[in-house]
Amino acid sequence: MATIKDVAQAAGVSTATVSRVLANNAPIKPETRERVLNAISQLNYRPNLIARSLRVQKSAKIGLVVSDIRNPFFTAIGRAVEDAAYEQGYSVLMCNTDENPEKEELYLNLLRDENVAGVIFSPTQQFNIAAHTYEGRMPFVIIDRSVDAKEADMVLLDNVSAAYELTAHLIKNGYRKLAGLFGDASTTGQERNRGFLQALQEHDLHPVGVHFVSPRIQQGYDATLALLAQSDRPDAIFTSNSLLTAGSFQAMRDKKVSVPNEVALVGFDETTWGAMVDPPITVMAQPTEEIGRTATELLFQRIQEPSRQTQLVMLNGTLIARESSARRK
Amino acid sequence: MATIKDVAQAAGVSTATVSRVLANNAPIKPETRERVLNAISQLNYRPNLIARSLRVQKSAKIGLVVSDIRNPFFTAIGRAVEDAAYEQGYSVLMCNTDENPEKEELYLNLLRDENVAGVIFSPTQQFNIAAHTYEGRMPFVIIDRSVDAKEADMVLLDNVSAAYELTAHLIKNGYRKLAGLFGDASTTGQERNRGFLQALQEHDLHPVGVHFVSPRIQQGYDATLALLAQSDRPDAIFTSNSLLTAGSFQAMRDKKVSVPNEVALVGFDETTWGAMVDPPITVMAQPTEEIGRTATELLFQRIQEPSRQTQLVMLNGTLIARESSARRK
DNA sequence: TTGTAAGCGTTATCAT
DNA sequence: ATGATAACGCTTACAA
Repeated sequence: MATIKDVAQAAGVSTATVSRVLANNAPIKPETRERVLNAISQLNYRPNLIARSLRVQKSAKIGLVVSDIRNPFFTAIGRAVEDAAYEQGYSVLMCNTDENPEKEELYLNLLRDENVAGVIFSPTQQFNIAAHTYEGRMPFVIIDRSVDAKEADMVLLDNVSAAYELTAHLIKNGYRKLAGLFGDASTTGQERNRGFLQALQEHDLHPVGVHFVSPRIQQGYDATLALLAQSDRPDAIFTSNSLLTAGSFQAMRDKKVSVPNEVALVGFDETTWGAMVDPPITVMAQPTEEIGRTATELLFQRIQEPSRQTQLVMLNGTLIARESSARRK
Repeated sequence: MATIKDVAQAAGVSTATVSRVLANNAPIKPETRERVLNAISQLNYRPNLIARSLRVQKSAKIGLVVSDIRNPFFTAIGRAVEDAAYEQGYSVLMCNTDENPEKEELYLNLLRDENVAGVIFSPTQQFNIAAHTYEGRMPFVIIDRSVDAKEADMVLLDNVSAAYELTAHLIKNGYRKLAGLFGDASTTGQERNRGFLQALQEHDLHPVGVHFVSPRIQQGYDATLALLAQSDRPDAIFTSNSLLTAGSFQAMRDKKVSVPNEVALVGFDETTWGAMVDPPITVMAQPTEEIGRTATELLFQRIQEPSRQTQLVMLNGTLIARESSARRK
């Protein structure tokens, strides 16, 4: 591995000069530059970013820390962040915490030590931002889940409204006995639960079942089985995340429950399969591209101006009505 | 940010002593250790991994470079790698190249500079390993796609056999006019094509259509439309990746082609939705957990013993027969 | 326009 | 058992 020293030697200049040629931020005599450039390609030299980063205490990398990489929502965000960052010459390091606070801690520390310019992050429930900004040296943008903290920018879906709209859609289409499945790992589930209840309340309805479960396919499956076995069986199931939707769908299928005739089903997030299954699933789609882009832009803004006011950007979902919640006959 | 110097000062010792306490690799007087430990927690000191890494020229991180993070196959691998690495105290940095050689270059260089202990990698077509091992300092394990190089360990599916088996299954079930959709971004598509053709040949059959396309949903959709419009319409479509399967499925649905009555459909990789759609899709499932684990283990072995012979581990898929390829009536 | 040298936060060697 | 100090590869005052 050629170092800057080797290049300097080969070009007959000092390392400082090589550094200047690389940074292109100081006057250099053209022929000197020439020599240096030659030596560089001669030796196939590439500057060691880790050394540079140790020296200047920052780098052209950002971290993206998500809670479940198998959730299509997060991979979609990942793509958007990656694209936005790439345009600015930044690389993104993606880390998966599996909703595990220990891994969360591990990766955040890792990223800090990497001198990442900042991180985009979907925290677990009990996350304490202030303890992790490292004296403001590592800016955060929080996505997907709100934390009550003013130390970070946030890009969130208006979960209450979105859940409200999705629920109102069910009610409008004639469903009255609604049950809801919500993720228990984040504020998102709670907020969506709030919107759900609010819509019911406004129509003088009561939920026939509400479960907070771990946001996985299996738990969606199990909870749905429980709902179907109830004496007061729901005529519609609201799920707050696509993994739960999948589990719920599978349970109904296995129990040969006709959707939406016997029980309607709605969920969050557009997925590969939402429109492919029979019946196609009504969903509240999140603008993943926009969330990812906005988060990245916010992060870059804060990197440039660390002291600016933190912002909360609230985005809206769009209802994609499909057959799984068709008007009740 | 407290540094080792601050700790040394606070504890009234030298930085060397602090370092030794941390590394726990030298005899330290118990009471000295006590004082150091106190200072550490007092100052909330955490060693700077980047500095350490610059010094020792390695780190407890591995890179995982995949070509498309939206492909469930790769996210499944990601989870497996992550789990296996975590058990060994390693962190994993995940990077997405989008089949873009430029990004591939970017991330590989980045990871090298990070002094990652090694990388697990699914390369694009034209990848030249030798040029990237950086004098053997950065071990590679190649997954999913073969490259003809002896410089790296590889964990691959036996693609030819898998495709052969999947095709033979179709033939056995009475299908005779087979068409195939293959990814054009990697060797994987070519190998699966080979297995496909081999099975046909053995039964004296000829494909009625073979398309090499970019492995995306949209291209699967378009290619299927083309196949359906042919005068010699296939009675079964073989797809070599789950994104293509999805596109193909959607096209058939939109064209109201009954599966499998009019046209059967089979694909690769088990996904969330494969068993949820109607009809459920027959797939050749890859052992993602095993692939990820094996790759990680191979990498650790090579890290420990850089000069060992490189290995090629060939894994088998398992056929999950479902309704989309049911016996022809 | 260029060079010298200090310093980023560690670890490892060599003394003591 | 502990301390000084050089070194990892780079950038950036400061000098020349």
